[in-house]
Amino acid sequence: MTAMEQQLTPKSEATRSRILAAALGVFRERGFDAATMREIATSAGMSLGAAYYYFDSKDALVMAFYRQAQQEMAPSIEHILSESTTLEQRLRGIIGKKFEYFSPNQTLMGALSAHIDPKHPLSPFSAATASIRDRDIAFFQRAVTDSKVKLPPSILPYLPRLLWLYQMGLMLFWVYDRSPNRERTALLFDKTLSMMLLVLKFSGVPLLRPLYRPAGELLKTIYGEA
Amino acid sequence: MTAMEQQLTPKSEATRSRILAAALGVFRERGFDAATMREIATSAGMSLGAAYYYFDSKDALVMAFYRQAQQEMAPSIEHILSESTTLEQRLRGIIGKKFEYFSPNQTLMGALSAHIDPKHPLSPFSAATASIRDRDIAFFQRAVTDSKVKLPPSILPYLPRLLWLYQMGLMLFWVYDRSPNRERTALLFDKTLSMMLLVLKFSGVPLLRPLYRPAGELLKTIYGEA
DNA sequence: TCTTTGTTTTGAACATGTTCAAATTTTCAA
DNA sequence: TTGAAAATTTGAACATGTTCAAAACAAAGA
Repeated sequence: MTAMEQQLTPKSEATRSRILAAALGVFRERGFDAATMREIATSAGMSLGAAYYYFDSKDALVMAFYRQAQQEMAPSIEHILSESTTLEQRLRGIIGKKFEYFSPNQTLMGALSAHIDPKHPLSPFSAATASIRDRDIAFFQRAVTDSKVKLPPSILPYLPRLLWLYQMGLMLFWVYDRSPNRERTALLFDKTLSMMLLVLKFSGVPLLRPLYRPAGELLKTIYGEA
Repeated sequence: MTAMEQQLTPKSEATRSRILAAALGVFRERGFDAATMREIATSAGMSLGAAYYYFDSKDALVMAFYRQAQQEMAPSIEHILSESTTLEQRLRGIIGKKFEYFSPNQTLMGALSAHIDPKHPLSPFSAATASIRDRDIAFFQRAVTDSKVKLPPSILPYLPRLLWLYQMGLMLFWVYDRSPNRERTALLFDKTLSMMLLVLKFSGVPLLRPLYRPAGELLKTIYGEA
């Protein structure tokens, strides 16, 4: 049985957590690349093989962190969605929450976002991260629904995925932002968000009508039929 | 002495080429990850250590390919620039040339573009690839200059870098495009290019004037002062 | 030609992610 | 309680990128 499909014995669940915690510690201390599985195992008080019994690979540890992050953020995001009404409030809330949560783990996020290759398990575009991605996109879906966003039906369905992509881009910028307090990311977030909302606000204006067609086709090309 | 700063003895230059050629062969056959340095060395008829005498690392082989690619494409691009006048012709020419050149090396390009981390040597954004990147951007610079592109001075200086980024995005899509004949990439190229040119054409229209300010600031945030 | 000096080549050794067969411990039905 | 079956733990072994000291070779001045 692969480590992914563990039954949840309380005992083994605890051991698993212990290893994950140890791993995150070592990652934070040494960075992802310099951290060795041997050190992680030792730090968790077990042998090398035991660590591999619970996690299929070093990458799997990062995946576990990612999954845990999503789970721990979910209630906050639920709360944000229920307490706000405008798209702006919601996007600021959701994306802001993520920055806040990931703040102490910049190096780990680096390991996560260093890959674009959809075939690499850690890539945000991979099959391995699909379930996490889908749940994330669902939040953006809900942020869009019953905010009074008006878009033609050739474009609207793509909006949640586009917002997710936008957020990924911000994250990427954030990960490598070395400015004090990551103020460049803050600026970027602010400016792009308000520009985007402005575009959405004026999307009904007749002048923009001729853009619907090509824009819709473009999205269909990128995302395939859907 | 590190392999990078080799003197160019004809003999050693030949050996170096032999190793690079062998490496590209093995990469194409097995893919970058599955290719081993031992196999590459054997395929070049030398010992493992000898290969490392000429190339500091496996990644260095990809870098060498990248450099060689740029050198081999340069004359074609020069020709394209001199034979065409409009920005559209030039962009189609330059970017099309790259697709054509890289066509037999999709897997290698995957290895190259799999990394976004600016600290990873193979990343298109890394210091290690800076000289290649700069030379590439210079081509776009020349494609812009003396095409009659009108943009406010708060935006114009960023255009070559933006075009380079656009091209990188296309490449990325291309690398992972599994559609027959990579027709989705062709479509994407076509649609985005014409949209972009349309935007550039109408950039002088007064209605768009209020966008100059925020757009310029946005670019300054992303690229830093310049 | 012989010696010296610098270049090239070699293969062993190392580090680290990963696998695996065997040993140990736990579980639980009889 | 006992013993078989399942889960857990161990450490050795393996593959592969990389390093390195030593050997082999080449160049060139005497």
